[in-house]
Amino acid sequence: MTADDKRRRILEAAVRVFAAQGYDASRVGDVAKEAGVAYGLVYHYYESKEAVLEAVFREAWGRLLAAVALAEETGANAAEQLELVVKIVLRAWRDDPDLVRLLVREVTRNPHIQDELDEIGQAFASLERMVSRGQADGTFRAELDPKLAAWMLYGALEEVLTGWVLGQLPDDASAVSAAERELTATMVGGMRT
Amino acid sequence: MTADDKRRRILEAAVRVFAAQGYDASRVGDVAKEAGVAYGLVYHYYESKEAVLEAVFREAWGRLLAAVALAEETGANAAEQLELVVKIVLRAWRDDPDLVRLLVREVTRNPHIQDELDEIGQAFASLERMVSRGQADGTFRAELDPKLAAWMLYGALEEVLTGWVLGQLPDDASAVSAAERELTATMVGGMRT
Amino acid sequence: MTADDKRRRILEAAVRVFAAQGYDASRVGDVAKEAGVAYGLVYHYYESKEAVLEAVFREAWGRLLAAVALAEETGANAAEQLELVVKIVLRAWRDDPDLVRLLVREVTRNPHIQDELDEIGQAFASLERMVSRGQADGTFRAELDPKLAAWMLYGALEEVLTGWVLGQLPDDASAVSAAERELTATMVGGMRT
Amino acid sequence: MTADDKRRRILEAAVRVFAAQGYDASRVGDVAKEAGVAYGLVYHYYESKEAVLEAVFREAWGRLLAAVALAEETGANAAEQLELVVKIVLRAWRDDPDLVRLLVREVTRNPHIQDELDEIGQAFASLERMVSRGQADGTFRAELDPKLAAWMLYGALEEVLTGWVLGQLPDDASAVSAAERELTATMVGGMRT
DNA sequence: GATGAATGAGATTTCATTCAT
DNA sequence: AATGAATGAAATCTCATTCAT
Repeated sequence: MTADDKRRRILEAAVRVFAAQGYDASRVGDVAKEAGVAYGLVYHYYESKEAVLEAVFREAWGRLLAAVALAEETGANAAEQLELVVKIVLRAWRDDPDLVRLLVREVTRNPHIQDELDEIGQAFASLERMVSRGQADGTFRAELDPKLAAWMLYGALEEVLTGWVLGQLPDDASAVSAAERELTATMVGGMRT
Repeated sequence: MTADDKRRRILEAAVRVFAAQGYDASRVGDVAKEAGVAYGLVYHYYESKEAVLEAVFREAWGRLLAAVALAEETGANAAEQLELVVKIVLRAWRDDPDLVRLLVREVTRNPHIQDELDEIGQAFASLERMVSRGQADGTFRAELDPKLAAWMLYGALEEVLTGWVLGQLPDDASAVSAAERELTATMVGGMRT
Repeated sequence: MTADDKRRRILEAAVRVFAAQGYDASRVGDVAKEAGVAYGLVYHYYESKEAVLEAVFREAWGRLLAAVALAEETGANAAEQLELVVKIVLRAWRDDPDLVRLLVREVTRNPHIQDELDEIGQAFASLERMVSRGQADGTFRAELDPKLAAWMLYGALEEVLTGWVLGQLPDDASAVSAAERELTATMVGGMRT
Repeated sequence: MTADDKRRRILEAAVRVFAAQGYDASRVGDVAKEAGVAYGLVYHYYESKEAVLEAVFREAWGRLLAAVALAEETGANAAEQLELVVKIVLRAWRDDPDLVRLLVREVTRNPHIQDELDEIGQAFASLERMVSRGQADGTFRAELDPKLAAWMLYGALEEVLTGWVLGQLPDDASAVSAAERELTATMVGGMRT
């Protein structure tokens, strides 16, 4: 096994452990045990417990950002682009629920994480651009503030994920595709002229 | 100063401290110092640090719930009721931003809290009833799941508050009223047939 | 027992433990156990392990400084003043060998301790003044640099203490008074014209 | 580069690192990095971190001891021999201040080291013999204990070095030769009848 | 010989909670 | 009711040493 494999194993173990117990309640030793490595190795690869969390965030948001950027390139028009974003985000839950659970739980709680991650800002900027484009071509209401719209959309998305995370909303396959449809219909529909 | 005054001062200090530093990072001593009382007095009035958080939640949600219930009684129809809820929640920010900051950061994230507070569930149930009523009278789309709609609405609201909390969205008086209008237009509008 | 008693007991325990094992090899728990208090109480009174060492130094040097200042006032002439200093320092060994052992072992090793303790500088300045005075009245050689002389005297004193600390020099009562005589005869004698 | 070169580079790096940070605060990795070799290589050549310190001492004292032995052979009489020793020790500072800094800081303080290094004892024995010889030929006071005299001399010397190490005493060329003269005048002069 | 990843015991420090006054 | 000293379990982090390659 290469050294980078170990680094990756630690990161993936951290996602599982932090997701299951929350960041604060997780001990570094839990992460090491879950990764199947010695305690000290976590500190060989990462400066501190918080640096592990940051690395998780950085990568997760990196992936999400790539997906959103793809949506921005691929989508024919603003509405379709936003629809793609909704799909991408909601399907992330299906693909890696632990990671989503972690992001949902901790991002809001660690304010200084946010300062360091401009990937978050870039994702929001991308959403804003989509809304603006929709206003330019007359699809969306002109008086809507694109920044506010981006935050509302993100909030609705995140809360549906939270509902799934907390087991308060059904998250079987059909519920997930229904949520996709209804989120698009409501949020994108609500922006239309 | 009466005993109840001290109890209240501790509670209000806790709101400020938890809001500023987050619950986990706050020490009991910080709360005591902020309240201007002796360390041990916090334990005289509350069982534990977590009991303080719980008391804060209970009271805050109580107030919010009362407001939502009032909206349900007062509003002429579903759309108007939801509009009132949006107003109430967003204005809570203006009235007590620290409390809102605390709720936003901790409520959906602290699993322990949720078990004990079915008030949260009641607020969501109230929102659900409003959506259902709107579907019954043909205002809202029939295929919309009321529960999902309630979560989306709450998420959009919460995220706008978060934007204000983090200083990422403008929160002057005119921005707040614009947000009120646009949130209603988008979310309630998006639910319409 | 008053709170300050406990603080003092911790300080005195620290002197014994640091003297016996050396600062680096001593654990905070050893100090607590020696003082007969709980682990955390050390941190109730002192910021850190190093702060304890600093407090010991500050007090010990304070006492020494006071003694040297007294010698400066009391002594009839420069030679007599220096003789008094030799006596004071060597007798500190008899009175509190652990404290002397600690000072001898650690002062040179913790360079940044020295920055914080200008008491050390004051003691040296006092010695310098004595030498200068002796030069002024023709007792000591004029070409001797008073600062250098102060350092030489201190070094010879400290080394005799070290010999005692390490058990390499005899330290029974008669050896101690012989050392007093010979140190004075050699060092003060060596400065004379 | 030969294997012995590497061994030597590690030793010289250790002198610099231990001198700069102190032995306890120095990490094995610091020494390896300073030497420009791999972490593990330090352990290839030396049993442990302490073995490195020991090797440094052994060599340094070996050199010093040789110099003192030379002084004992070369010097015409006791006073001249001691004068030579003073010169040798003080000039070691000019030649390798890091090494001197390290010896000054650690040698008399690390109890473990002393047991293993009887070279230290030999150097002191050599000084004692010189003093005794001086007493035998009537140069030095008969009542002076040769062992105590050796320790005093060493202490005065060491302290002047310490003053230079700490930057508290001037150590330019003229100050160094003045110190040589004055140390001899005071210490050796003080022993005379 | 040379490398640096891997190990884990052990240290400091934190802080919720208890308790004597 | 009110105080704040006292407790000690539990966490993070360090780093000398080992070992596979």
